[in-house]
Amino acid sequence: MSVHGPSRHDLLTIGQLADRSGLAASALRYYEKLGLIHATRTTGNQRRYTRGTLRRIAFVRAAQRVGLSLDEAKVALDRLPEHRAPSGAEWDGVAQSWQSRIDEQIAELERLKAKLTGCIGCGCLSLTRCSLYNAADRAGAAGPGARYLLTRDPATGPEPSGATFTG
Amino acid sequence: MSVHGPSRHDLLTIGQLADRSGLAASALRYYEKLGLIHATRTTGNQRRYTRGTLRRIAFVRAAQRVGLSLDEAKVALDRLPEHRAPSGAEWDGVAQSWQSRIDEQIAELERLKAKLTGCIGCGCLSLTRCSLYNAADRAGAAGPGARYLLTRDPATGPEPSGATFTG
DNA sequence: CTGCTACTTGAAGTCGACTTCAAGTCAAGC
DNA sequence: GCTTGACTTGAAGTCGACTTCAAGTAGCAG
Repeated sequence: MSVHGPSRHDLLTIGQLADRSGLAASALRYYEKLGLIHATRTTGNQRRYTRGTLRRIAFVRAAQRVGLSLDEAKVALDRLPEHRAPSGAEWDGVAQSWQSRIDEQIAELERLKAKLTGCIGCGCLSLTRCSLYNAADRAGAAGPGARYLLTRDPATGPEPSGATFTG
Repeated sequence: MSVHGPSRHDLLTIGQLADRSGLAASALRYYEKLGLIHATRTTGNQRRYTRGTLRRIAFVRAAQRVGLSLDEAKVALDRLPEHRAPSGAEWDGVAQSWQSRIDEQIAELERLKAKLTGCIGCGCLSLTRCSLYNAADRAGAAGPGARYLLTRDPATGPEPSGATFTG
């Protein structure tokens, strides 16, 4: 693997891996069941992990951060080489797709934030103008009022008469 | 509630509320069981909702967006007045705390993004420098190498000998 | 009144990501 | 060689947020 391959002292027990990864041992067994990580066994059937496993785990945790399920993480992980470092191009593809996921998530949060700011200003007193209200009334909010939808789905329909924000 | 109070035509059936809120009727019943929304009943025991319910739902969905559970959303919702519009100050408190939650979430995504960018550059070839690796090795990454942790938890411990990113 | 769809209920099921449990085995220090 | 703590297994449990189901009732058009 590296200069002289993994010696016996490069192998981690599940407890050590749990400590270093911050995951519970039970979670590591679960990851193994899903095929996200692999272990060799001692003669007594106990798991031993190489250090590379830490990087696989890091990859999986980062994947979760960008909104992937463990199954999706496995797909991405399976496309990277198992026993050597990924090439720049290999890594690039993964990283790029994650970047855009992250950007989307940030953009969505920014939109929500803008809506919230608007609501502070309006005090949610106006039914036709409150963006939080309009966000919920997917089918209802149309007509002349402003429509700032929280969701991506477009909406059409009749606009009801005014009311106040009743908690 | 507004000019002449809610007339019979201001009352929505659960199906209408489902259509307009984008939630399934089953979800609305679930929300009611949790005390997030309330309904009056017809003589035949069917639910009827006022328009204000749409705003309560909007509030809940927005709360979910900023990472609150439904129970937490209920707490926030219960602090807003039930039958009148919230004052600027009342709304302000809620909105402000959500703003900071959103800002935190954005900041965290930005950090992850920066890490990913760094990894594209390094190709994950260096164990001591790869931030994704160090992110997982919470207890292990110390010594002279750079440590960019993905998580908030600080970490200390010995730094092992080099290796490459084995998928 | 008929027929139809929308509605009612409580209980049970689902999904993802794990955790907990029970009963037994391994590894290592003294 | 004994003790202690870390490890093994499969099965079942948990949690949040709902959905699905079955069997029955309401509301309304014609």
